[in-house]
Formats: sequence, C-alpha cells, structure tokens
Amino acid sequence: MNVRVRIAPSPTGDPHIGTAYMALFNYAFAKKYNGKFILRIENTDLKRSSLASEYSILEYLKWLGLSWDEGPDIGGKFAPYRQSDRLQLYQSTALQLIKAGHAYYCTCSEDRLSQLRTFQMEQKLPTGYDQYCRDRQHKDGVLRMKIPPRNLTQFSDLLRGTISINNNDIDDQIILKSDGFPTYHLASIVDDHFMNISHVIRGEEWLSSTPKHVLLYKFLNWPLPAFIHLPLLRNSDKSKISKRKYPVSLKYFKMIGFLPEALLNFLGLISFSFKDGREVFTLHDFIENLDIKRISLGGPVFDFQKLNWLNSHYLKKKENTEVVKYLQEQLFSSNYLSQIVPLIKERINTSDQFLELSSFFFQNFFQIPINDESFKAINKPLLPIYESFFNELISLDSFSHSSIESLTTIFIEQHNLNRKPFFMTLRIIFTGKKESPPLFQTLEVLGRERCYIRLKNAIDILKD
RNA sequence: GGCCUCUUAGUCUAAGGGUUAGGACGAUAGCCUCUCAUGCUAUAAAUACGGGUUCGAAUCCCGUAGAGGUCACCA
Repeated sequence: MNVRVRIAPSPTGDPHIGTAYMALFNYAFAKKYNGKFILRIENTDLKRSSLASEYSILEYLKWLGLSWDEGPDIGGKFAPYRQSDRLQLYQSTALQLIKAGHAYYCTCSEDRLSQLRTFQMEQKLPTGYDQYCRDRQHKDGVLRMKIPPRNLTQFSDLLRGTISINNNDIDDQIILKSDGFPTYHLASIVDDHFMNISHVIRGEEWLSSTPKHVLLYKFLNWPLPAFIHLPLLRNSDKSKISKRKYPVSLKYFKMIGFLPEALLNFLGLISFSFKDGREVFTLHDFIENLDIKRISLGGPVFDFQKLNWLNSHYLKKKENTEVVKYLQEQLFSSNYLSQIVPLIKERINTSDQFLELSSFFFQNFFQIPINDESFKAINKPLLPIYESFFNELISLDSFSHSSIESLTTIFIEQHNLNRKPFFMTLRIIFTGKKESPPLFQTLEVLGRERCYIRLKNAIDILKD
C-alpha cells in the first residue's frame, strides 16, 4: 500500500505542542512504511489565519526535525498545499453535492440559529440545525450537507474498531460558508481525497465529526482513507491540553531550553510503548518500532517532571562543546547580548557586576518577592484589571518599547491608576527586582515570549 | 443534556485468560561524596465499582460510576 499521511495545522497562533505530537506520529508512520508525509495549511478561516503563524509552525516543526515531503514551502505533486489556494476545488465539489441532492442552501440568520440553540439547550433537547431550509430550494446562502435520515453510519478506527452512529444524531453541517470558503469538513475531505491520503491520523477531538466526513465520501463515491484517532494530550486535570492551564507553545519549550530530541522522545513515549519496554529512544528508533496497535487510548497527562528528566538525560550525554553551543544559542547569543548591553553598561563599573544586574534576562523562573508591597498591590479585586492589561500586552501587534509605553499610558488613564506604583508592580513581575533598566525597554528586549512566561508565573502565584 | 470515546500506583505505561500485576518519572530512605547534583541500592504506591462467562479474569460480556471529546458561517 502506498502510504500518504498528513498533518493539517491551522495557522491561527503559535505552533502548538499538540501539532508536534500529531506530526511525530504521522511522520514516523510515513517513514516506517516508506510513505510520504505531507504538510497542508488549513487556513479556511480568513479572520483567524495569518501568514506569520504559518511561518512559525513550519519553523518549529523543522526545529524538531520533522521534515515533510510535500508542503506549501517546497511544493509537490499535489500542490497547492494551502487551502486558500484551492477554493475552486471545494466549490466544484460542492456543486457536485448539490446536483446529486446531498447538499442544500440555507438562508437562516445567525439570530435564528442562536435562538434555536438557546431553546434547545433550555429544553435539554439535542442541539443542532432543525433543517428548516432543507426543502426550500434556496439558490444561495450557506451550503449544508443533507444527512440521510434514519440510517446508521459506520466506519472503522484502526485503534478502536467499528464505530457506528445513528444519522438522526448527525447535524446538517455547514460545508460552504457565506464568504464562499469551505468549512473544515468539506475542505479536509476534498484535500485528503485529491492528495491521495491513505491514513488520516489526527486527534480524538475529530472522532465525533468523522461520520460527517464518511458520509461526504459516500456522497461523492470516493474511497475512504483509514482513520486513526490518537488520544489527546491532557492538562493535569485531564481536560484537553490548553494554554489557559499549561504552556502549549513550542516557542515556550524551545525558549526554556528543552532539546528537540528530548521533546520528541517524550511525545513518543507518552501514549506509546516499545515492545521491549525502552523509554529512551531516538527518532530513528521510534520509526523502527512504531506499531500503531501499541498506542494506549487513555488521554495522557502532560508530565513535565518526566520531560525534565529526559532533557537532563540528553544534556548529560552531550559533549561539552555541544553544551557550550547550546548555552550560547539559548542564553548568550550575540543578538540577545547586544540588546541587553546598552541597558546594562550604563549601570556597571566592571564586567564583574554584569550578571548581578542582568540575571533576570536569562532566568525565566526567578523568585518573585511575593511579600513586597508592590507585588501585594495586585490584590484580589484588582487582579482582573491586571489580567486584562497582561492580555493586551501579550497580544500587542508590535512588541516595541514605544507601543508598550503607549498601551500602558492609555491603560493607566482608562483605569485611573497611579503611574509610579503601577510601574513598580510591573517591574517586580518581569524582573523580580525593584531596580532595573527602564521598564519598557527591558520588556522589549525580553520579548513577548519571555514576558508571557513571567506573567504566567506571577498569575499562578497570585491565584494560589 | 444528546451522541461518541476512554478507565492498571500521584503521573506515563507493561502484562497475546494462568506472573508474588512488571518498568519509568516523581516521592521517601540509604550508599558514594568537601557541598550540591549525578550515579547506585532499597521502600511505599495500582487493575474504578457490581454482576456474569470460565477450573481460572486486569484481560471476554453486561450494568453502574467517573473522566474526556463533541454538539459554530473555528479548525
């Protein structure tokens, strides 16, 4: 069999640890069976997608060493690999569905739909579209799939066996939006079909919409790929891993100093086990030993302690010169140092004093003096105000000292805050100290990612 | 709430019906050592519950409970 697998990240934010996890299994599966690993960008949500996000997803997958055989940057036989460049394909497929009577236009307003949903929730009825437009022969609007009533839809998940669901429990899902863009359901099956995808290996979150996809394949008379739904990475409370509870950005993992080989080893270890019980392995070992049947189905909690242990293991094994290089890249890059130096050189007499004044630039997990008044200023009633400031700060378009300053100034006026103590509180959070170089320039040099880590720590402490 | 999926120590997992239920992280203790870390050794710690099937069940079946996912003009 000609194995072709893909990951299909949506470029709507930072590169996600879950994407790396899915990428690893897809990549290894492809390599194991001499197949192809394809990267496809699912940017059918115009509002949320960005090219910057796409670039950083590619960058961080490369950092991990998971390279693809076909993708938006390198092209391939089935190009293009960006969904926004494939609109005609979705539209012609949609037309085909309409002609065959498997889809219909719907003109229901958002108002009507949300009222319907509210009503259904209140009455504890199953939520879903009431098929109001199903037989009204509209010629425009959004396009919905017409689910055949009363049948049973079945498919096989390679890990879970046969899954069957009553069609009455499947919603008449929208497949073409009013802007002419497809939703995920249409776009992914069209692409998977035309890109000859043999195995769809994706997260368990998709399991419950797979019947819709299966139905679409049937409507179009297309052969079904094999489905493999991997268990989801979890927060320590077992919910799906999320940035509210855990750092999930690959940027974070790299910045903290996790090594790609440790991260891959960890992601491979969690939810999968070698037959011989090995827990430390290379990507190459993983490919060789991958056996889809040995994946556990319980959702694994992301265990930082184990990841730390693995990382220390790989660090110890490195040659000293490699560790020197690692530290230079992680901490003492000339790029970073040259940003720090102008802030510190004014304040020191000799090099000897450098580290004392600049240590916070290099440590993400310094001790915050929690008993200091300036930190205590963030009390319970004020916490939401600080949090909204932090959110605005982190999502700033340009993370420059001038835009940070103007944001802060506006914020202080809006909330009628005292300028000086507010600055001191921020200083404590970001540097752990009451003396530092000018705040806004310091934040700019630290950069968005380091600031985010510090904020998260501070908030965690405050919420304890 | 409907539907779907899942369930072995705190966490990740092993055990093709027959094991004193194994390993790893973490925890605790000891050894090594100028300290700390590493390393080594040891200890505690689990089959969600209830029924069946069977000579025999973590493993197969049913029920219950719990957890998760999903129910958008997001993916």
